[in-house]
Amino acid sequence: MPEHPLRLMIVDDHPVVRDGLRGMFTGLPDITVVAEAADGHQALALARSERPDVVLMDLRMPGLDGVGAIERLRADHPDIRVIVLTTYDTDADVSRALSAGVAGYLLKDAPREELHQAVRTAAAGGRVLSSSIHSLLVDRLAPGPAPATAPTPRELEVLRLIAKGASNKEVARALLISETTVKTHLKHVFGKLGVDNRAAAVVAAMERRLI
Amino acid sequence: MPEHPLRLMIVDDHPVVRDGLRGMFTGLPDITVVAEAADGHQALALARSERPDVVLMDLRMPGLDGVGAIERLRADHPDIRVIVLTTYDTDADVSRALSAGVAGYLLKDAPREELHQAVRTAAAGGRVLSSSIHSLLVDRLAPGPAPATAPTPRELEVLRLIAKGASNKEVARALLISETTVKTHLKHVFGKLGVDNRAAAVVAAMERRLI
DNA sequence: CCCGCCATCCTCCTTTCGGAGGATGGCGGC
DNA sequence: GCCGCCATCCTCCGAAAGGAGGATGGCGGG
Repeated sequence: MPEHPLRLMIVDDHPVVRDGLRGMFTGLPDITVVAEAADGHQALALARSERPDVVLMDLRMPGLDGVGAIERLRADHPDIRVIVLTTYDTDADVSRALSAGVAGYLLKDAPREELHQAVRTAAAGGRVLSSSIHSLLVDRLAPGPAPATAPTPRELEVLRLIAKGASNKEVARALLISETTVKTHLKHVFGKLGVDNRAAAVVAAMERRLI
Repeated sequence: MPEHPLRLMIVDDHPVVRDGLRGMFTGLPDITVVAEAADGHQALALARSERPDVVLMDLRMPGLDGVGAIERLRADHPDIRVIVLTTYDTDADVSRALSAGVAGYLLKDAPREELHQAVRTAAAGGRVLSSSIHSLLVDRLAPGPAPATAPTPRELEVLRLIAKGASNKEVARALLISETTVKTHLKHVFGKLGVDNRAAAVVAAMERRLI
């Protein structure tokens, strides 16, 4: 047991969840909750004043969301370890978080002990992943020989309009480009998302939270 | 203050949330948390043995989900008041819950005091809605002169295949019906969802959590 | 017992999609 | 200074999608 307990910050927009997390960490001799933030901006401010060792953060928040907050947090304080604690285990969320340099990615259905251990592991420089996340990553490596390039901003713009029900012609008018250009963008999107029609494309994009 | 405090049951699949909720209600003289369940089945069993006055329940749970649990709960114990406490305020969730006869619908970002008051109001026979839910209902009544009939099971079956990228012909083969029948189902779906093509239809259906 | 809803099928016709293939100019990184 | 990515445009063409309109049988509730 170190003489100075781990300083933990909790970031979640739900008071219920913040309460629950704080409760799970009270009474532990080696971990102290030193701050709670309801969004990314608060988290950044509190990180400066409270100097936590580890941050438990939800990804989905109003205002500055999880990934943005993580990036800025790590830019300001490279020594702070961030554990993402979220309800979702979608593809896009996980990879966004991992590429933002988190020390862990846990689901909110994790039991108390797993959370404690994750915080200790993160503080010690280790990494923690929920088992479901782990299998998701394995799945990604195995059947995914295609690098699956991300659609360009312009392509996403087209896709968003398609999702709203626009025809190619309407997209063309809205974006001030020709209909054939719209088709070209869409064709590229199909390739990148591994689908072959617009309906499947919008579904794939929504599942990956691209639109 | 009544001589017997309100008996409250908490139903949520996330330990963190259960802890948080329990913490929010401990120390109150007029409300006691008598049971916690992690899914609908547990909730039904505990309702029988613990006889709560009010149940706080998440809608999204593994196994028997919120709406199913509410319906069976109210069938077994018509006197129990159910408050839905969820992260989402989507159209379909709200209306499913309301038609299941809940006493309240709150979002998890509700502050502590609002939860307390909601439980008291529900126990007293009242109804409570988050303000965001309220405005959602108002929106529904105002610009929605169309009753917006729900798609039939068969129509949803078609729509799910469409969302996976199937063409009408493929849907026809998969469901052992003719392509024209697929088109007819789709046409009806378009009308019901207020869209005019399949891409928009799958988006609308996903947003309303129909597929 | 009928009426309405559902699922199923049909034809005819127009519009749209999506594929194949190729071309151009701009811009940024190495 | 070149290469790659992006956005833009083009033609040709077949395959779908979608609209209009009508028809049938089954099944359940009032």
